[in-house]
Amino acid sequence: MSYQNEITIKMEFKEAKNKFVQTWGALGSQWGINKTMAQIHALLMVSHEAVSMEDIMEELQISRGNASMNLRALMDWGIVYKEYKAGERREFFTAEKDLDELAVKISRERSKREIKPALKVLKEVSALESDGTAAEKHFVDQTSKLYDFVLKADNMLDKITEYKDNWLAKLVVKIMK
Amino acid sequence: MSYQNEITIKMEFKEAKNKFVQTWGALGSQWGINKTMAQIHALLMVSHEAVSMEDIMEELQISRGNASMNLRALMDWGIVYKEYKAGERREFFTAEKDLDELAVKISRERSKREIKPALKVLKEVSALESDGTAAEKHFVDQTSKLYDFVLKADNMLDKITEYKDNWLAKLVVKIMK
DNA sequence: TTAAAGTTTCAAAAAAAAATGAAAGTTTAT
DNA sequence: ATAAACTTTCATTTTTTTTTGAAACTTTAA
Repeated sequence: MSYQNEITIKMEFKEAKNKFVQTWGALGSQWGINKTMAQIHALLMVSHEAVSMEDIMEELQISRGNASMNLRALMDWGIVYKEYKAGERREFFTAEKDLDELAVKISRERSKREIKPALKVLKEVSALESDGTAAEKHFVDQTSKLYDFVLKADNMLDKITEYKDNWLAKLVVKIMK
Repeated sequence: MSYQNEITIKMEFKEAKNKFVQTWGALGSQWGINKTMAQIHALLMVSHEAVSMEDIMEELQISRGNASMNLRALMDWGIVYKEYKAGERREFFTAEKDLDELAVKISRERSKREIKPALKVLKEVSALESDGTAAEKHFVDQTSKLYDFVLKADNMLDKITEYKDNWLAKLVVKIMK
């Protein structure tokens, strides 16, 4: 294989990797996860080896502070880990690569941060003592239904957590029949 | 019941309603749906009767342009409807209040707008002809797995769409056993 | 213990997203 | 056909979110 071909193939790989990282970043922001956080995660997901902060900064063209804060956030979510290499002072990072595990951790985190607090408020407002007007009756009725619905959805996420292995495949089978 | 009490009760209702609208708005933005869009939706969800644009602007303290654009977006999502009242020139708006139907429409829309395009890219990048290095093998492997996973999740959303009635309750039952 | 190597923090800047509002565009009753 | 009543659009402004980068902090090898 010629040197020229080598170069070409490497560039294709880099392009594919970059396309994936960009896409994952865009998808993340549409779902309320910041772009850089999603991009770092994407990068680590497809990296064979643990990556240093320096390399993350270089590949994504971001500042040290940005890299540091988003790595911290990803570690808080439990989907990125620090790794230490013998004889290396620097820290390296790896992503949780098991997709079932990833889904479990993401649902756990979103439930804790967003759904649980919303449920709390729903419970509060649906407890309004209606004065019997149609408007108030409707309000209490709607928010109660919403509370039940969101609670059920949240419980579903909890259950997913318990399954662990391949819950999605099992679920698809169940849902189809 | 005294006038004072009347006032008090009305204020509690207003407060509860406002709290709900604010919370729904905040939850929306955390999930990548703009605050006003989520707030308008929340307002219509708990409103007994169809609401005019004027009233929406008034209640949420937003401009006409903002109200108009977000109502349009909600109608594009298929979760808010226009209503015409006899002898009224103005247009009124109502939300889809059936929560199963609401979930169906939201999943349909997000799948179409966000997941389907991401799947396309995942398919493309996972089709990379690996040159056999560990790095490239890992890349192809990871992105292929991700493609399968996201596809399965997306199919699940499709299936939910077909169920229509009370899919969530049924699903929770299934998942628990 | 120290200084080199690295990481984190956070105030300020930049970028991105959302909201405004006035002008343009529609619709409808007469 | 017209004008009143209402809605939409979009360039500009505002707000919110994200990013930067330099200073402070931490760790570790010698």
